[in-house]
Amino acid sequence: MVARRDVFQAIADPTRRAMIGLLANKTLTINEVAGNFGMSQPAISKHMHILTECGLVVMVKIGREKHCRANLKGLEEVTRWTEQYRIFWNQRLDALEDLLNADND
Amino acid sequence: MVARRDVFQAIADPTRRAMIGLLANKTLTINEVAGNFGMSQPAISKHMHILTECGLVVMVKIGREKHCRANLKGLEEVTRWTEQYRIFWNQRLDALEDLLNADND
DNA sequence: TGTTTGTATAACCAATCGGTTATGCATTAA
DNA sequence: TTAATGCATAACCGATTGGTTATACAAACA
Repeated sequence: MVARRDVFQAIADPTRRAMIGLLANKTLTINEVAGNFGMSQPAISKHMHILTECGLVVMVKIGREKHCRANLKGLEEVTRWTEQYRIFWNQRLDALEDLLNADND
Repeated sequence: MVARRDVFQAIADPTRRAMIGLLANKTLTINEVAGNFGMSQPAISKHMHILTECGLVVMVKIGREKHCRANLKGLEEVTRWTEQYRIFWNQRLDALEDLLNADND
């Protein structure tokens, strides 16, 4: 009953992708993260919550501060999904071209 | 003013990811695609519209049929984004562990 | 011709999203 | 002890999402 949020959905938002970029090799507090975006602290907190729900960010509370760091193992799932289609990337879509030709006769 | 839909958002939906899987190496009509999912034809059409908007699916109209095929070059953008973080995947998050230890003293 | 088929579109719906402001609460500083 | 700080939560908001049913329309079939 974990109901963990989906990684694909988590990275669908550009703000959250930017947060991942920020925290990939730096540990920042919530406020320090917020300093990089032009939105309110609660908005930042919500994005960070989504990122922690799917494990892409880990937070450690120290006193009143929360120190955040990306934990990008979860991106492996995305890469695995996209990589299975790499063999199709440069495909010429001949079947579709045949259909186009069939359309012209 | 293209307002092309974002690939990250397009693949955020599991139904659309399944459609990509279906059409990666097969050309199917809209109705044939619909046959693989337990939802109405308009719902399928809308998903397919989103996939074509961002170029992940190409459609050729032949008579009253629309033949669809995945065009997965667009997934390269996703792989490029995830791959830049591969070096962090097996990182031990030492900085965070240090913080944890600092918390315990 | 009239009917069926393949698909799109409109109108609608509840749920979710991404933001806001206001407020509460625990921790630190004065 | 009191004030300030770091963050979360609640309540709200408009826009978007993902689905529905009803309908329209062009193409194919009878």
